[in-house]
Amino acid sequence: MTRTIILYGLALAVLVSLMKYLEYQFLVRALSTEFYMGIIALGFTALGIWAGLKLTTKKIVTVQVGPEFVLNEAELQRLGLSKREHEVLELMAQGLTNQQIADKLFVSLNTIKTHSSNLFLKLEVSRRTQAIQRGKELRLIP
Amino acid sequence: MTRTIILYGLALAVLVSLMKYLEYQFLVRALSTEFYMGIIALGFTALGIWAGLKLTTKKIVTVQVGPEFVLNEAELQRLGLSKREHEVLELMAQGLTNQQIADKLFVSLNTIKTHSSNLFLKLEVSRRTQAIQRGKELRLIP
DNA sequence: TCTTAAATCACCCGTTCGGGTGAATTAGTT
DNA sequence: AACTAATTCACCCGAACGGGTGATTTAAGA
Repeated sequence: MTRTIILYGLALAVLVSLMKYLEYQFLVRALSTEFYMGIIALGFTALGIWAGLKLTTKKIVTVQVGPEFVLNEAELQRLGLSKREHEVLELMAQGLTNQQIADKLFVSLNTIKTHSSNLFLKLEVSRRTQAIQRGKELRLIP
Repeated sequence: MTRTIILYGLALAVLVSLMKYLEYQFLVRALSTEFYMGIIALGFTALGIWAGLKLTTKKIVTVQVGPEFVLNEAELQRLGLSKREHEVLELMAQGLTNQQIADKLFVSLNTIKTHSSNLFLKLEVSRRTQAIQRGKELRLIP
């Protein structure tokens, strides 16, 4: 990293010198302004690209190991799980009781019971612990 | 990628316009040449860095490591979980009822209830779903 | 417009669960 | 031999859960 910065500084110095030289040419020989600007723009763009690459190349080596959860939407649809049912499943897996889920979703306990019943039917299970297991293996929940 | 190129083009257009504007100012009001050059150099360096970053194809090597379960024996001991309690936790996580666990371990339902009660105390939870969650996060069960 | 799926809520009933208490047996340690 | 931890079992009670049925409202689609 330090070396990169030093190199960048050197390159900058070279470019600035070139700029000064061109500036001199500009004053003495009356070079085309557009040409002059073009050179400078090109030079610094190139320098920028190069610096940008150098300064980040090492960051790109970031290796992902974590099991990064991706929802299995195909399975969600196949089973026909509704949004609410999916939410309830998720909260169940967090160890909440039906009453706590009801409070969290601002609905009544009976509503949650209905959702969970339908959920169990669709997942073909009969207990919440099984639903959680199933939900995890089907990647419906993290 | 295509969008990046388009964006780059737009940015370039903006910068060129700015350059032209400055050029005009330069001719009319005789701005400091160094100042003018500095602005252009800065602008294009920044543009170059940005373009360099955007255009670089990020080769993120995603290495998927199998979940390979390793029991956390240190935690097992720290919590003082007995063999039976551990077994019960495992079967709970498989979605079995206390009665089913009792049958599988050839003991009475009451015994399993005792084990699960102690288990909950040690895991500091109050429901089996929470116990499962805790057991998984502490790597006591797969 | 008619139909359908989703979401909401209610009541009943039986099962399962969790907490509390108490107790007997066994195996290992001191 | 005394002590301890682990395992086993029992009973009680209230809370939580699951299953079944029925009903209303609302949003979306045919």
